[in-house]
Amino acid sequence: MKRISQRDIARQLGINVSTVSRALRGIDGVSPELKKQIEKLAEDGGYRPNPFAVSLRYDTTRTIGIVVPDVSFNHFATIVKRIEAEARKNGYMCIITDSDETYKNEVNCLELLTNMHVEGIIICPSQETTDFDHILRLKKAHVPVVLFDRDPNIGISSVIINDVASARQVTHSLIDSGARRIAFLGGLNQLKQTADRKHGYLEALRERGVPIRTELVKCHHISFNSGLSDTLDLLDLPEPPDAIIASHGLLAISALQAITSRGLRIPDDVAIVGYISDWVSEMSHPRVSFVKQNLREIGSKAFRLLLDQLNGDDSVQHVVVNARLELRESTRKIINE
Amino acid sequence: MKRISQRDIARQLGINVSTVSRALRGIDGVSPELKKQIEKLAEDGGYRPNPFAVSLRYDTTRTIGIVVPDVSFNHFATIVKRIEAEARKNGYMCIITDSDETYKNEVNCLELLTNMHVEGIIICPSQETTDFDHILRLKKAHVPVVLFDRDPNIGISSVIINDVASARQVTHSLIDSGARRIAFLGGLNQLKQTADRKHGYLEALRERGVPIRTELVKCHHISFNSGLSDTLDLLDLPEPPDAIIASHGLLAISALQAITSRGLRIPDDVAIVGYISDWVSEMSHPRVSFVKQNLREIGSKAFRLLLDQLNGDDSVQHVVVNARLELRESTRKIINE
DNA sequence: TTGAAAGCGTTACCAG
DNA sequence: CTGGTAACGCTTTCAA
Repeated sequence: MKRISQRDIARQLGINVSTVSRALRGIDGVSPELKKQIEKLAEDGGYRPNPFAVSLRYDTTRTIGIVVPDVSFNHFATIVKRIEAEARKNGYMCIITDSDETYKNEVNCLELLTNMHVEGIIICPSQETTDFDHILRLKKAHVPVVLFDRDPNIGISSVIINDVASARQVTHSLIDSGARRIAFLGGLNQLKQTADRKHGYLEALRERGVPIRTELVKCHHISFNSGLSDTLDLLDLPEPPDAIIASHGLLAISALQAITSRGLRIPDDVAIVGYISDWVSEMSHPRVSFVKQNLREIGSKAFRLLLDQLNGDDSVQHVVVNARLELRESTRKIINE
Repeated sequence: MKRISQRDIARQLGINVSTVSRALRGIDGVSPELKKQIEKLAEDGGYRPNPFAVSLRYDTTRTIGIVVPDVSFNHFATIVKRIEAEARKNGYMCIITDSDETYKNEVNCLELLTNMHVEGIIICPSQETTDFDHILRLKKAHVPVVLFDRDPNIGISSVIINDVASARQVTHSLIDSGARRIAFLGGLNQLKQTADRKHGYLEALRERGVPIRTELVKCHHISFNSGLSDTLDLLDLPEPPDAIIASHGLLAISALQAITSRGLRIPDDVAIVGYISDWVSEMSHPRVSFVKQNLREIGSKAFRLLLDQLNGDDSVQHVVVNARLELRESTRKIINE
């Protein structure tokens, strides 16, 4: 792809590049006739400014980096798509990287992004990550950073949903519909997102005076298989749960599978609520009641926070996007006594 | 993010940049001691070559562009993820763009990518696209291009699945399991992918001597709503179908919804087979029999074809990734007479 | 073994 | 209104 340059145009017209540069950017000081000629040649030659030369000149890349645990997961893909759209609207390109939920890859992603001289980074840490030095290092190097979806509380701006409150609402709703043995399926405890949701769950139990059963709380690695075996274990208990809260999409899906594989009826034998996307809920059967998250808002807010930092605002902001329970067929109607 | 440059290192050591450049790239002609010093300073200063300067110098960007109709759709996200991984392995960066299934955005995406001086482009055309000039223009400008998933047959290398044969296999299977009124849900007829799958479907009907009913063929815009209303129309026929083939993921999901919303049993009242991903099938209930596509193979083959072109091979190649029917609970067992 | 200088495409500054 | 030139960071060629 051989592109025409300003120099080429200048040569053809026997003039200087600087004049071409001015004309092409509509800066005063070029005679209208000459400007016309230059524009015509540029048009005909399909002139496009070389973004690398411009970057070099201005020492600014107009590029931001994104790190997600898994783009092929609808949840993240939707958020990324929105960040991308907002970034483009503001003249930024995105480099999207995928940590595959591992710490090692996450470090590599950041390495790649800093090598590319991105001006800022929006990241959702992997579930494995417990050491956040690699992220804090960016901050120290004055690279704008925004966390989303998972916020380990390390003094960096973030956008998350109301984890505690939403879990509390879910638990209340289940209790009010008659459930008494409510199980909680989470990620590893190190994940603050899991900790918070579990906190909301426990709080709600206490508030309603429902006894807390530790055997009903399963917090392991987030994966289909671990969700499956955890749920089967729950169902095999002498006193199995009458409701399950799945704090992650994968866990919800695997729980659903486990329940139907045991031939149990939803919600009659076991109710289920998950942190899943509208789309996944629509597809499930019976449709799973879910915590509705405004993913696009998370995306645009995250970019907005980054933009603030790019524009020199170095305050640490925490945005909480409100998520609330949407009832579908996987939970019983609330019982009025 | 102020990065240290070769010049900075040179200045600190009172030497010339060219020496630094050679040392850092391990080119002979630098004394071991000096090299050590340079490497130490580079290490300490966190030196990273400025990719923009390198690109400018070499007139090569090591960047490719990807255009998909919708990244938030699992199918595309999975393919893109693989392309990205393969590209990185080969030293290329990816710029991912999203046409949102519209022609207008698709043109914008290509514009953006050419502005970025990408060295090649991997694209799945939007379902709206009927005029392929914008893609052919790339080809004429000698930009390597590879199509995937949808191939309008315009003389450009591509990776697709065996559309005709897979649809034929699906139809045969349904007929053999007792279905006689098999409906076909497709995208617009202009989409060759739809045309091919429909072709396989009709061929199979003819081969088995099952009469073709035009009222059972619904080919419209691919969207949840259109799939929903088409399926409802089918179910409202005086003689409704006893099986439905959904040639796209969205159509399969909407058909599933429509069927259950009518309280019909799957597969007893209506069987269903869809072109959906393993993941979506796992999640559906009853699990939908599907045409299993090796998405990661599509991704890596697509990149491979692009790489061939990047390396100067200008032959047009068409790769067909074999997809085959996977039976689940949404179709009846085959009847042995 | 090292240095000096040119050049990639662009913009900014100063002269004319 | 236009031209010349330096500069961004890096590599390459030629000279010392």
